[in-house]
Amino acid sequence: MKWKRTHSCGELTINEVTQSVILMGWVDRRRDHGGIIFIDLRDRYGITQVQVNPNSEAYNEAKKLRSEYVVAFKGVVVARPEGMINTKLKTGEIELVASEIEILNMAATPSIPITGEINASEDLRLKYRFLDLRRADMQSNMIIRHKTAQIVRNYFSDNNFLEIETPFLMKSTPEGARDFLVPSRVWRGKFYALPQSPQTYKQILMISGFDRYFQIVRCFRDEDLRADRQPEFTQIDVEMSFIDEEDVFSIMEGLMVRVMKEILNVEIKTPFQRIPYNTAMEKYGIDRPDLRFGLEIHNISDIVKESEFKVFSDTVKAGNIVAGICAPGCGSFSRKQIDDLTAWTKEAGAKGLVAIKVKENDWDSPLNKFFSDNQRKEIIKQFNANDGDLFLFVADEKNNALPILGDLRIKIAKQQNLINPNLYKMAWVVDFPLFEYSTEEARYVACHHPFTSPVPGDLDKLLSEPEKVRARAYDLILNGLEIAGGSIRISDSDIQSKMFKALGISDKEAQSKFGFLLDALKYGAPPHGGIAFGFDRLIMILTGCSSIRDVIAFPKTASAASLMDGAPSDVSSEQLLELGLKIVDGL
RNA sequence: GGGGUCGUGGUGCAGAUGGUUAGCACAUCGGCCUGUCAAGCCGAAGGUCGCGGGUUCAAGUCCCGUCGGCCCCGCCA
Repeated sequence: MKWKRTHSCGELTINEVTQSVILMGWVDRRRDHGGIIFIDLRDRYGITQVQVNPNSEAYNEAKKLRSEYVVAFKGVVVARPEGMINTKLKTGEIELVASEIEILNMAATPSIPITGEINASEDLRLKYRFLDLRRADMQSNMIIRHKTAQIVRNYFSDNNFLEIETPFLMKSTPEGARDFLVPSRVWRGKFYALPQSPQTYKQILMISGFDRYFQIVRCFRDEDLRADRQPEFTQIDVEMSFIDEEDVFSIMEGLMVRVMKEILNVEIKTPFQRIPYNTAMEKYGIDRPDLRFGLEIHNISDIVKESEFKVFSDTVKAGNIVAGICAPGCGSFSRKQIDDLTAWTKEAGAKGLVAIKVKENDWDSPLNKFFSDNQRKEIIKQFNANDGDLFLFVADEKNNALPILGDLRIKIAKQQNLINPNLYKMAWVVDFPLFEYSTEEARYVACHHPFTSPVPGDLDKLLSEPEKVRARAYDLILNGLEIAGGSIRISDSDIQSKMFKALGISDKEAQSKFGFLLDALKYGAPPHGGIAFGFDRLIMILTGCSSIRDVIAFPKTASAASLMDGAPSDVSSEQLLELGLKIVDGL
């Protein structure tokens, strides 16, 4: 490399005209006119057009340039002639007239296009990630990710939080997701686990008096992947002492306001809406409702209980529910459209779907005769339905009907374009149940995690009626995605022991798995609680991506493989031997 | 573990009902060309149709299996 770079490819403007500069970058495009050659030189800051004239010393070398060659140009910045300004480029008012050139490296023809829109298939993008990451939109995603991380760090630091690192090699925990295990060479036959989250460590830090902690930290869960789930992902992990829910909410709301303002220039109002878990389920059929549109679910069980329509009345009398949504303007749906919706609903597990059109402030349906005038009017009133709307009712067990209606609500909203993509609707979902029953494990499991504090008033039901115990847990939701979740923790070792008991974890097991935490809780644990943000999901929303793979530099495929480097891979028998491991086939 | 979908020159795609030289665009290479910015014009090269098996006189096309990408269910405290 003969020279020192003086400017990036994104910064030269009309102000630098007549200056002699040196640019370095990649050949984005070349346009060889036989005489004059134009090179679009690219780096992460932008693109600058370089002009090489036949009388230039650089000309013969410039002839050899191809896509993605790495090259340095020395030259003079000139204003582009009248009518030649490229408004699409930041640097479009000027160009560099090259006097000298140094080809820093040649490049094989790229296997995926780097310029223009993405049209390469994702497996190729992942295999050639080094090329994919050169593309402008991926560079932009990484920049937004970086900026957000900086905002987070500054925000927490400004608010007296300390970033403290916690181990990646930790003890395997019995609760929650499947652990990634790491065999120990020193302790042959024993294993570390990669953290599913730094949960226990951050609680220990509170007990140690660190008061306010945060960390932007990698977490690992060995579960199957999704568009928004990777086996390793990043959390903004937060924990605070001497606080209650409201303190966590206001700190986090402050962070979200700052991130949304600085990254998207969107003003977010605080405090965020609070939605009890039960309300969310009843109105939206899901614990992370998309609040950008209405279409709420209404329970009409009480109204239809005494109707002549057996499907509804019998359902209610059997202790189940009839509920539905009112799809605005969908009264014009054809028979086929309604049949398709019905088929979809059955596919989702419902017994059926009852569709009723609204016309002239009454129902327009063969089912009219089964309902009294009052019942029909009452339902129209409850939904505030208008002419041309379409009721969609499901009669089923509550736990079945509501989620299906929740899915239907989203489906209709998408189909009818009811979702404003420029809206950012955040809310706290609160009052989660502490437990849910796992039929698979035949025991109660923690909805959040086993360190979540029960609501004090429900403590007496912990062992007698666990399903009725509420948790001091909360989720932050944004546009139908859960972006953060947390709780006030148990800071009393007796309650923590009871919690393990309720979860069917024996004293012995609790002691062996979490003894250190139970122990620590006895040595003066402050009241504490916290939250963890899904950092990747947050970046996904901020960048408008539909997969977290696009906001992670080196992600895994749906089958948890890295196509670029070929992980996971076989290891040598020596490596296995050293760890005391043996691969058993056919299990 | 289950379901859906895709796999055709380097890349993105087209190839009804099986039928003989597998087509298009972009990229690549060569030629022409001094103001383009998705440069243009002319020409060339480039394909075991993911892999394996089967049906058939004949398979990119039909069947079975398998591998891989993506989406979803289960799973993800």
